[in-house]
Amino acid sequence: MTAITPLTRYFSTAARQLQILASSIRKPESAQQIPLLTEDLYNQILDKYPDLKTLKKLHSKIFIDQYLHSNPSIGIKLMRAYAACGETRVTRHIFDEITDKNVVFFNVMIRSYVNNHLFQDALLVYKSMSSHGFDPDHYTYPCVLKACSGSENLWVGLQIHAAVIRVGLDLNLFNGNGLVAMYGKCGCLVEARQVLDEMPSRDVVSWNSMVAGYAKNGRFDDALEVCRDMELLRLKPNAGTMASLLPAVTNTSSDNVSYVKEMFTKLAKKNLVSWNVMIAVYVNNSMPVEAVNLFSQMEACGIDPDAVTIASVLPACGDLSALLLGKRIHEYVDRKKLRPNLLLENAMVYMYAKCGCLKDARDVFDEMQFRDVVSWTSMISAYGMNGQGRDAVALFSKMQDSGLIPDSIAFVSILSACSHAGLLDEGRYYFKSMKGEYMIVPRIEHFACMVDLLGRAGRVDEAYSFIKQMPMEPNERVWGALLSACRVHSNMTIGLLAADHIFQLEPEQSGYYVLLSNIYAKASRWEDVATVRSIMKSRGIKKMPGISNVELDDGVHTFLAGDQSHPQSKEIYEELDVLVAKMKEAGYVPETDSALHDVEDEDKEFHLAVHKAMMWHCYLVSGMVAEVFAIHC
DNA sequence: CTAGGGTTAG
Repeated sequence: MTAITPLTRYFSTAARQLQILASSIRKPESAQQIPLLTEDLYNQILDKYPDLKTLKKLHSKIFIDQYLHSNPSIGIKLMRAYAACGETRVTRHIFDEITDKNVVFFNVMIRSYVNNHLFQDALLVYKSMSSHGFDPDHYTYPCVLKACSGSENLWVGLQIHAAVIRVGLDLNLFNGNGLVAMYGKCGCLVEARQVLDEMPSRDVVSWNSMVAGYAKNGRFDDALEVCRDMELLRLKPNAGTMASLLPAVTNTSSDNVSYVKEMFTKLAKKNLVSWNVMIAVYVNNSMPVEAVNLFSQMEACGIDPDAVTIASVLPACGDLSALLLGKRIHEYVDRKKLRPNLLLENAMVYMYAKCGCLKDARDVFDEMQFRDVVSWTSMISAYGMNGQGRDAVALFSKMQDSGLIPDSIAFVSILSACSHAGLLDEGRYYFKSMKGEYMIVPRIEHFACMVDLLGRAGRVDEAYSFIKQMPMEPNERVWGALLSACRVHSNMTIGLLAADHIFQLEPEQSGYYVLLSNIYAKASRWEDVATVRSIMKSRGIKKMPGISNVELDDGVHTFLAGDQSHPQSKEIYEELDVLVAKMKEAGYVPETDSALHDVEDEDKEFHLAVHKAMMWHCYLVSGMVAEVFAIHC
């Protein structure tokens, strides 16, 4: 390289050559006209991680072969770029072609395998190093430790730890971090902590690895405590801390969610991952409104959502029936060419299913190149939750024909599809085949589905006998399914039995208490009614009012039954009176004939009806007929 | 060449 070449001229030449290259890519027939590229230019292009097409064109230039042997960095970058495209076979081919390797080639090869989750191959390359006369270095060990973490291979992990100590690298920051992560992932939290404590110096990654270890192994309080310890040491948690913490903050307390939210707010630099994690935290804590609104905020900040963002936020759209947003995201996915992506497509099927758009769900499902059990399960439950039990059954058979083995959750979805559609025999058949053919031990969810199936079909006595022969203690869901069946089929005797069991179990959910209070009132067991109320009061369980979400242009709005907080509340309710009159005119009769119906406050039922009417009105006015069927209360 | 994030039921 000539030292006097002005930098600007150098770059403009490079830019021009890049342009020529780019134009030749657009016109494949002129590929032969690619000009000679300098080594530096190859380096520059490869550093930008080109897509596979560009990469192959570059690679096919004969000149690269001479560079491959004269300039090791070209070979390394080419390997790296192929690995980034998931082409580990090509990476390996280049690796094998290089005759005079150095240790970096081995490191890059190992890392390529690790990044593509081929942990076994990574470890094989590592083990082959000595026979080629190379010693692993301080770059090799973190990579192979990651291979152990990824495959939870404690056995090799321990051997590597021994090797790391032998060569005196155990005090190295990166190796220490790798060891903490490896032990953490393998469930050896004491060892992870010990390595961490003995490290002469630690960085954020060290602490994050420890957080991840605790979080992955269910030690949620410990994970949070490590975060607090970090802050006490004046180390600022970052996006990685949030990501590591994620498993610990699913279905967690609102305090913990606030803690993460605060961590997010205080981040010095928010990146894509931090937004994604915060959205995932909301989604995993049943806070879809917050998730969707944060997603909008993210877009407003000009951050491009990636496939992970989309896969996280789509279920929230589904839970809110936010179809407009869901469709907009669908367009974004197509524009950004984010498909095929299994997790994202699965989430999209779920979103459309929850929005009541069976056809759209099915279209996405049919367009998928690869489908796993989750994909099929999503589509099966799509039919199930929309009452199309027969279609669910047909699809379940198709899944079996395709050679996939249904898992425990797949059976929950088909059982619930059968119960909602009254397919008694089919449900019984699947329950049997789950145990007999697939050796899946039924869990309490499956028993709850069966009770629901029998109960809805009117076999209340049978459902009760079924509960009595369960191998485990029935929970409130099982009894709740029975109680609902009794309510529908007016079976007071068994209903009271079910109620007494729920009463004893003191569930967290308010819905059960409402059912309890109703049946006790019906049976004139007023002292029990009073006890139910006092339990609810003492445990701070509030009756959940009917909630609906309406998606307007500027976000998701939550409405409560009887809500008067809206500034135009008066006008809305006046409009509703008109609507309700129309509904009654059209033959609407509020549900009051059930033997176990809530006798206490019927105007609440009215509110609910009014509330639904309001939603229907909103959707019908905007021509969104499908949404009318997707209203959740 | 060095960590970390996503999907399915009720």
